[in-house]
Amino acid sequence: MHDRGEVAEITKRKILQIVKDLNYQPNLLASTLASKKPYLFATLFPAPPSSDGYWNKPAIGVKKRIQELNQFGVDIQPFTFNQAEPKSFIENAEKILSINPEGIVFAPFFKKESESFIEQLKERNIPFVFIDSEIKLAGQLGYVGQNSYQSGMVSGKLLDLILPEGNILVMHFAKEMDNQNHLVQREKGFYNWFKKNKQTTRQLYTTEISDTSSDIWMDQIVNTIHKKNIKGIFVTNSKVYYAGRLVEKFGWDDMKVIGHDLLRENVLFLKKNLVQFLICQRPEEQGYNSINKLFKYIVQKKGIAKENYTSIDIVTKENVDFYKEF
Amino acid sequence: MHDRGEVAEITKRKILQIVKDLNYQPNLLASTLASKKPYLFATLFPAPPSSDGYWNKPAIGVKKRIQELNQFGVDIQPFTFNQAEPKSFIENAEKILSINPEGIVFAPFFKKESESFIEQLKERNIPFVFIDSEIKLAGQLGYVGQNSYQSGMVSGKLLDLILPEGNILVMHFAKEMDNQNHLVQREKGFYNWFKKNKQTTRQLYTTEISDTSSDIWMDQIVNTIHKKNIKGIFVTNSKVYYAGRLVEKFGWDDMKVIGHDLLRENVLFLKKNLVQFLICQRPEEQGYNSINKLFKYIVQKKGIAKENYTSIDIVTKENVDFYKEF
DNA sequence: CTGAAAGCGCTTACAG
DNA sequence: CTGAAAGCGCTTACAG
Repeated sequence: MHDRGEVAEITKRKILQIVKDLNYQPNLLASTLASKKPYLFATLFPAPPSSDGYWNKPAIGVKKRIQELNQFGVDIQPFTFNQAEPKSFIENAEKILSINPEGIVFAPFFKKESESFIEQLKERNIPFVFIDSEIKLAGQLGYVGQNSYQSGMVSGKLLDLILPEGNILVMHFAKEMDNQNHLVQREKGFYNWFKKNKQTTRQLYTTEISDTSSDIWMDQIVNTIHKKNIKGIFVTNSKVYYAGRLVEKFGWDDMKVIGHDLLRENVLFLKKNLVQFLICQRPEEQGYNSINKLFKYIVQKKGIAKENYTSIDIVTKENVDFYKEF
Repeated sequence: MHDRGEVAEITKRKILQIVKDLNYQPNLLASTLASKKPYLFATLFPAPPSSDGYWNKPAIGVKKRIQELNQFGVDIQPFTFNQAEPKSFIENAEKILSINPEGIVFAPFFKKESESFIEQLKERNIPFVFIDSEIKLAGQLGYVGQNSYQSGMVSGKLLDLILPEGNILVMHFAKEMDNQNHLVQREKGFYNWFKKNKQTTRQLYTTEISDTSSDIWMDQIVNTIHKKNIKGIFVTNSKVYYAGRLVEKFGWDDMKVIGHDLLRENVLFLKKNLVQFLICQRPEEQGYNSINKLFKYIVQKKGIAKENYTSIDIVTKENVDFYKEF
C-alpha cells in the first residue's frame, strides 16, 4: 500500500482490491499522531502600507486556518515584498527557498520574477498556490481569487442600472498600470458590458491618476466631469474614497459611484450614500482557502479544485455589516 | 485537570498553574483517537417538496461538514417534517429524543411546537442550534441564518435605485403567512427602507397569493399592475419565478423584479434579464456552519459565537456563477 | 528486503 | 479513591 519495497505484482493487486472492497480510509488522526512530521508552509504577499491596508486581510485568514491546523503539525512562515520593488520579491523568494517549506502561497505580482521563482519551485517539487492574481498553466496547485473581468461586468451592469442618464468616468488610481493586470481586466469587463448590452447611448471615458500626493489631479477631473456630463464614476480599485471625497466636496447630488473593497474609509462613504456600491472579494476567506488547499493536498493527500474563484460580492450600505466579520 | 476525584485544593491550584505556565493545549487528535467516543448529531429541517427545493441545500452543507468530521467520530441522523403539519414536527422531535444525540440543529418553524421541544432538550442537557429562523433567548447554542429585516432593506434600496419612476408591488407567495415570520420581516424591512430614505414619491402595494395551483391568481395581479402603474415587483421568497413568468408572458419591458434564492428557474429568469436581482443566503454554508458550531462546542469544547448572520448576497446575471458552487 | 516492536498523546477500564 | 497499564490506528526505526 505504501509502495515501500518489492512486492509481487499479483499480491499487490490483491491487497489493493481488498482495500477497495472494504473501502478502507486511513485514519488521518492516527497517521499524523504517529508520524509527528512537521509541515512548514510559507506565504509571500505584498507588504501592506499600513495596518488598514488590503494585504493584512488575506494574512488574517491564513493565520486562522494555520491555528486550526496546528494539531496536524502545520506551521507558517510569512514573507512580504515591496510592491514597488521587484528586487524585494526576488530576495524574499530566495529566503523562502532557504527554509525549504512543504508548500507555498504567493501573489504572482511581478510576472517575470514570479516565473523564475516558479521554475525553482518546480525543480524542488514544492507545490504552490496563487492568490489574488494568477498566471495560467504555470503548474500551480490552484488559484484562489477573483475573476477580474467578470467583476468589471458586474460594475458595468450596476452603474448602468442605477443611472437614468449621463455619461461615465472610469478612474484608475495606480502608479504603474503595467503591473496591475487586475485593473486592466476590470476595465475591460466594464467596457464590454456596455458593448454587449447597450446600443451605446452613453459615453464612457477613462482616466489614470498616478500621483495623489497633492490635490493637483482634482482640477482636471472636475473639469472633465462638468464638460462631459459625467453622472457615474467607476473606480477600478480600493481607492474609491478619493472619488467619495470629490463628490462630498462638490456636493454632486446625483453622482453615482462604484468602487472596490471594504476599506474603512470606503465604508464610511458607503454609509453616507456618497458611494452606492462596493465590489468585494472576501480577502480573509481567500487566505483561509489558500492554506486549506495546501493542507488538503500535502497533508491529507486529497485532490483539490484547480480554480477557486471567489464570489464577486455586491455590497451596499444596507448589507455591509454582514461582510465585515470573518 | 479532569476533575476526576478528590485532590487537595492546593495541589489542584498548583497543577493548574503549571498547565497555564506551559500553555498546555491537549492534543485533540490523541484525545479523540484514544477515547473512540462516537458523537451523534441530529438535524430537523422541513422536508423539501422536490430535489430542487430549498431545504436540500442546508442538508448538503451538513453532509459535507459531517464527512470532514468523520475522523473525529462524528455522525449525523437527519430528520424532516412536513411544513404544513405541526404534528409531523412533534413526531420527529420525539424520534430525535429517542436516539439521544449529543447535539441538534433545527429550524424552529412552528413556534409553539419548537418551544416544547426546547423544554425537553434543556431537561436532557442537549445543546441545540437554530438554523434559518430563530427564537430569541431560548437557550440555544447559537443561530445560523439571515437577518430578514435587513434583507428587506437591501431589496428596498435596490429596487428604488434601479427604478426611474413608477410604483411597486410586494408579492407574498405563501400558504399561511402566520407561520412565515421571515416573509413578514422582509416586507417590514422593505417598507421601512422607503419610510427612512424617501419622501414617499412612490406608492407601495402588497398582495398575498396563497394558491397557485391554477392560473386564476394572475388576472387580479395583472389588473393591479396596469391600474396602479406598477414598475417594480418584490417577491418576498423563492417563488419569484412566478413573477418572471408573468413578465415574460406580457412582455413588460421596463418592469424590474427582485426576489430570493438561487432556484434553477429563478436563475433562468435572471439570465434572461427578466429578473434583475436575487437576494441569497448561502444555505449550504449555513448547514455547514451549524454543524461546525456543534462540533466546536461539543467535541472541541471551545466557545462559539452566539449569532452567525449569513451575508445578504446580491446576485445578478453577471456574478451568479460564483454563487452556485459550494 | 521486510516483519514486528516501539511509540505518538491521549482515555478508560482495572487492579490494588 | 487513584496509579499505572492497555490500547486507539497509525509510522518509523530497527532487527533479523
